[in-house]
Amino acid sequence: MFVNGYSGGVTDSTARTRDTPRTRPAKAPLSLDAVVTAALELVDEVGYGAVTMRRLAQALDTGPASLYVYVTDRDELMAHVHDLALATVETPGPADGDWRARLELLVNRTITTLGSHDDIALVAITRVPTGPNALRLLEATMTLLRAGGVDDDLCPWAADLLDQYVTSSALELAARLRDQRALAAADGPAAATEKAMSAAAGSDLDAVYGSLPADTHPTIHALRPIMTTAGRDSRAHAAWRLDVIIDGFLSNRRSRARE
Amino acid sequence: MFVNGYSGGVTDSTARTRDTPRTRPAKAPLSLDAVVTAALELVDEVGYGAVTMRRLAQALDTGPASLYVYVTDRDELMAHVHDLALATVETPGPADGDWRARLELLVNRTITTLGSHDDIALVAITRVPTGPNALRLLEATMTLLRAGGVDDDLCPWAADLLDQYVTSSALELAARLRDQRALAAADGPAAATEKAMSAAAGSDLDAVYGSLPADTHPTIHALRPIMTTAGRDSRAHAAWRLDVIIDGFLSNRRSRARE
DNA sequence: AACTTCTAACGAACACTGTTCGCTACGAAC
DNA sequence: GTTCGTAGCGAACAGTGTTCGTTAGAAGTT
Repeated sequence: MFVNGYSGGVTDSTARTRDTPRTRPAKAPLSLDAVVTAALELVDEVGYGAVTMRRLAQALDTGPASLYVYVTDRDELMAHVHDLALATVETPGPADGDWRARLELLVNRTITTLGSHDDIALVAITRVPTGPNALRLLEATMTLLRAGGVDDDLCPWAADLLDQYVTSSALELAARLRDQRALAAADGPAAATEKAMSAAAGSDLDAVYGSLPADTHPTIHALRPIMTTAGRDSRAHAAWRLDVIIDGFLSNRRSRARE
Repeated sequence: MFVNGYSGGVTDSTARTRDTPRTRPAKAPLSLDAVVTAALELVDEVGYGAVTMRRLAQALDTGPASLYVYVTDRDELMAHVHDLALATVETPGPADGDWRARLELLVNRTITTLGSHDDIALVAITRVPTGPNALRLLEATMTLLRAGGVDDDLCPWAADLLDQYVTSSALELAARLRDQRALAAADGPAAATEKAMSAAAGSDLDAVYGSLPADTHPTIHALRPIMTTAGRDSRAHAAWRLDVIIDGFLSNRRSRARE
């Protein structure tokens, strides 16, 4: 077995090491961190849905079975990736304004971060995130809510509603970024301006709304120009939604829920 | 071709018709409606994720390839199923109270209906539903919002936010019903009371929250009894969330969105 | 230094998945 | 009576997540 002529440090994965196993030049050992970090990078490269156990294993220069030493499931893996993505979200401090400004900053930062990692936010739909970073942000959120005068017994519900909003918005943002990349790759970078984007994105929806007869769908018909021109995903839309939710908190504080 | 000896109506699929193709006893012809209806039934039987093209084809006594005559995608199929599920949601009339009562009724009916068909609401996360029933409900929603005095230019955004809420809540309801069925099947029907359910569902989450040190997560620590006892998914929680959103609409009406 | 034990790593395989290709045979048209 | 378009579908493709049983190298023990 002297076939191993590559001992001089072969980092090139194209070298066909078809020798017996274990003749590789001592690659970095696997670990949960390494697996999860590589998975997050892969999410950014190929997209959430395209991260398969095989592809991830290949990126780590190993076989798919090896991943199951550190992770029981694809779901569990993605839960870890989700939490890792949240790690870069910094909680606002006193310099960032009053409780409401800080809460809005925290929420928007989370949306931006999650949305930049494709559909990783999908993880939060199926299971309640319980990773260290998710808990850190939950702590920060509820602390700010209390500072805003939201009743103690409503804080968990309020945090839950905010979380729902964050997840949905992150998915929306991810979809927009994906469309943007696709459009830029196809029609050249010039076509991917914000305005052209929202126009292209809304065009097929507008066609649907436009095809509705005015007698059966009068309200949609009347509001169609608004539904189109405003654009589904403008910045104002996002800010308004968050305002609505927080205003709703405020008008419900110091009072119990109905019933 | 006299092999067709089954003309007497063989509905039993266990009969091994290993004869040449086309000797079957003239089963009901396929159609988009038949495919989508069968798919919805299958969702109720085996769950959203377990509805595969093969299983659906088998339920229709055909091969998977035949489905692609009526549907281009699994996604498109599920979009149709989603809209079919919405078909049973009746829009409230004048007898149901003022605009707010009607809106709440509409929203809650939609959540109940969607939630009773496992995770079919997942469809609405990836794509904006544009089926006839989704449009019917959108029309009803926006009409009620306008009746409530929500500005025209905010109506689409408000409807969007409500839709987000409906989808999330339907998924939550579906998850609860699934857990309930699983628990009833395992520990006997007696164990599946509402109270025991929420206790079991919250127990693992409570363990997570309980394990957090009070110095790093003071707010979670302080609010833990509330987070547990209130239960993540009580009826009051759902009503409160909807109240928050609608109150938010009201405090933002007759005013433009910020900026 | 030699031997045993333990376990991370992994090659290969299993039971699936969505989807496509190209043939078949029926119903309708000519 | 023959042709022909097309719905239907068997078989296969290229993947998927996951598991099993073996193996190689490190750690522990004589």
